[in-house]
Amino acid sequence: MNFDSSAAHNAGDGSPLAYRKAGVDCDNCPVRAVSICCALGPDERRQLESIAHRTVFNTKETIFLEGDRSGSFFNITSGAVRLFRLFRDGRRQVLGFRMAGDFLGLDMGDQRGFSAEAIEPTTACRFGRPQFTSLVESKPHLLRKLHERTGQEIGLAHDHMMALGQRSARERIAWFLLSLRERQNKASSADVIRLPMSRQDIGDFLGLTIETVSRTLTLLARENVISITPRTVRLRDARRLAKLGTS
Amino acid sequence: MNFDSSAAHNAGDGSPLAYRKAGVDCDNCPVRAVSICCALGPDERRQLESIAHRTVFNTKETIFLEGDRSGSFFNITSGAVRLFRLFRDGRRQVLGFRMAGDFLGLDMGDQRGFSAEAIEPTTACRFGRPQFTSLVESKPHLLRKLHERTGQEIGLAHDHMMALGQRSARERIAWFLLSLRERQNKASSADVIRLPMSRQDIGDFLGLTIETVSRTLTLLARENVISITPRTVRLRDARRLAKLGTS
DNA sequence: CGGTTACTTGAGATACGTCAAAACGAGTGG
DNA sequence: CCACTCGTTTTGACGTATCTCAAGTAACCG
Repeated sequence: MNFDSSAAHNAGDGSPLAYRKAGVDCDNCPVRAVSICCALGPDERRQLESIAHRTVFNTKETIFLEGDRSGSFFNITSGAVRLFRLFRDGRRQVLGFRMAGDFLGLDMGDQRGFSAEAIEPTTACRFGRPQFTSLVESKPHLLRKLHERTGQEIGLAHDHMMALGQRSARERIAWFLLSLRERQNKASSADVIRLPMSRQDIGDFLGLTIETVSRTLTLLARENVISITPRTVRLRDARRLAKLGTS
Repeated sequence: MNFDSSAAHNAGDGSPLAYRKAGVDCDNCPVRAVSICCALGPDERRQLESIAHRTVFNTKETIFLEGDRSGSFFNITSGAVRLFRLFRDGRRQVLGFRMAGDFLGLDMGDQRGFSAEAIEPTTACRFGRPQFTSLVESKPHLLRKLHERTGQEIGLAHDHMMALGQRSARERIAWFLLSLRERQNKASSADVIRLPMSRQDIGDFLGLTIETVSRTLTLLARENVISITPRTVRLRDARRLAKLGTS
């Protein structure tokens, strides 16, 4: 939540290059400009960097498991991560995908509410809980920024619920592709969408089977709405997709 | 999020009766003990009460609409509320139900991300945004409590997504009934569950049609798992229901 | 190049949706 | 107290989107 009306805290940053010189682990993160760090001034940022550990995860490597004690927080700097929960019988719901610039650990308490795995080689800045906690407690800016992020996360969850509860398979796929595109090309609207996740991941995210995902994609391709290449999709008729995928 | 390990802030409250004497609008709220207010000491609480306006909503009355400017926050003191979003074509997803003790307005920014309507006569404490904001900014306890609540809300959303994405109609209904029971009888496990919402609301919450909801309920009744009376359900075989509704 | 995993495609089954009508409950007026 | 109406809930018959099972093809990697 963002308790004052000025949501645009992001302004007032100096050039991103200005922070390159700090001699810490988490240096040269290319995404710092879009991360939580942008809530901070230069010296505060240096403080944050001083407690950051650069971490690397391989494909399929577990970042944390549901039920684990939440001992650290992560700011993803490259790659992609899937968040999920399992039923006892093996069914899996993918709760979301997180990429460069996203923060892991916003969600409350002492225990992780879900598991996280890298779906491709991923780098992140890790913050130990005690250090991060005490930093946050002393920096209202940062707390507010995190709170704002948490609010955005609820918004994402709501979008997801709309898709799962009300949309057809076609519509879900369209929505999924469009929201991926939006995240990947923040500014431009380039028409090539990278799909770092498998069909199974997409299915478990959208509440569909892998077969339905595949079928729906090839159908859209037959209709010249998209074209499919391994691990990417190219948008051919964005308007038509939007007609399906927008509320 | 709860940045320190001591989640149990709720302790250390004096007797709930101690706060009855303050001569303000939002007096004698029976649920104050479970509300955000319990993050505060007596004097802080009095401060909070001094900016609260007791508000009443009739059945079907709109509390706020998606897209509205978020001009206030609510702490529900009795009754029940549905939160929902609409598609352009009229489809509706109910995002959740909120009852006594729940807080409305946790979700971020300047604009409401969804609509809220009373589903039965409802009372709430309303807080104007400016007053509430400035109070929160000066009370780290309160901010932390709100943050914690927001985290819980994400947890609820995840449970909901599990249900929508992975469960059958039967399982969704079972989960729904069980989670309602849990909320209503925090302590005891009385077996009578009140359903203030209509079948349509339940359907739109669970991503099912009204007919499927009805059929599934009557089926469970035929199997002596529950028995149905207007606006209530009685649990006859909680164990069997739990087998369906638990992850 | 062979083995493995991911993806696609097909045919058939089913859970749930749709459409339509009947039963029920609550409120109103005679 | 009964009859009437209106909205909600239940029930039925039928259609279909999606799932399941199974096989085939393509991509990846040593």
